[in-house]
Amino acid sequence: MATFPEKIYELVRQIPKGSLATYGQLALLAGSPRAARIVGAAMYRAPAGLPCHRVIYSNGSLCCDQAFGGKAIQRQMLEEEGITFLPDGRANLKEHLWPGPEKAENPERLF
DNA sequence: CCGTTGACCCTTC
DNA sequence: AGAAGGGCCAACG
Repeated sequence: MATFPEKIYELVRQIPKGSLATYGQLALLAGSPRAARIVGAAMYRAPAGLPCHRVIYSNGSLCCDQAFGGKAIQRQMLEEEGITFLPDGRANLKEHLWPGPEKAENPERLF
């Protein structure tokens, strides 16, 4: 059983270029819908080579300033990936959200 | 083993 | 509509 961060790394690594994922989504896919914080903590300890810049808030806003050295930096990187941004300054989650708007593949879910 | 912390998210004022 | 607070779960010391 891989640790939670391990799953998070795998999920983030599977995010295709030009797609965005939220901490809540990763936590949900990891198996803990409420463990969004752990995802963030894992990202903090995430090794290089991980496209953690594709992981943003559920709100569509980017993470704190300390990440990537500034929101502007992350925004720049996302734009390079082909991600579009809204006039509000938020990422266009409705256009690039991953894994998908209704893919919601549930392996077994609870119950 | 128990306590603290954390790149979050959601509800309420 | 904007701001504040609490809750949640897991890793780390």
